[in-house]
Amino acid sequence: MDRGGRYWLMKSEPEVFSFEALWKAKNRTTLWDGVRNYKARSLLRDEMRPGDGVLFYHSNADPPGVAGIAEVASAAVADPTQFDPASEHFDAESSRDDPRWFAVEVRATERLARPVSLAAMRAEEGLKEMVALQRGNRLSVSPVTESEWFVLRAMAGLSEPGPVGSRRP
DNA sequence: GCCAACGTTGGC
DNA sequence: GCCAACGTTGGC
Repeated sequence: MDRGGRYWLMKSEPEVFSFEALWKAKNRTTLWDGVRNYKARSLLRDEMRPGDGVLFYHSNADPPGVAGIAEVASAAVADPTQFDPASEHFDAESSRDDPRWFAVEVRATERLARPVSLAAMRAEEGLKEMVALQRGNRLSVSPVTESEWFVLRAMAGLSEPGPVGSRRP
């Protein structure tokens, strides 16, 4: 079975962690921890691979929308925050032998000539079926098809190809 | 601040 | 296993 993927949309509230913060981070990389939703967990753990493209989306923002381009920079690891009693993401039910929650590293790769607002995304025919735009969707990580990826890049004023270092089929 | 939509929890 | 109550997400 085609595992799909290769491209993802990941949501972050800019007041918590913005694309600009990722751009300024060491190696433009951060561990995307704190995901506590089982569907998103399964995507992180089972589907995401280093080099996959990431649309970095700002939720609870003004306006909400895609703020930058990133890539998956590591395979999934056990999310360390689940073992840290001081963390708001601590999970007493999880064990190191059988971790419940996972995280991947994410690296910023391209700034956008123009951010792409949610309103613009909703107005774009080529994004009508995008998982992140479906009614009621609250997943912090969701799949993006290759055609959606390139539609979005064009809207953002980026030329092909994808992220530096991305492995094209 | 409001509230629709969804996920999780827990009583039964 | 059902489902009501509750908490969270996230656009507006």
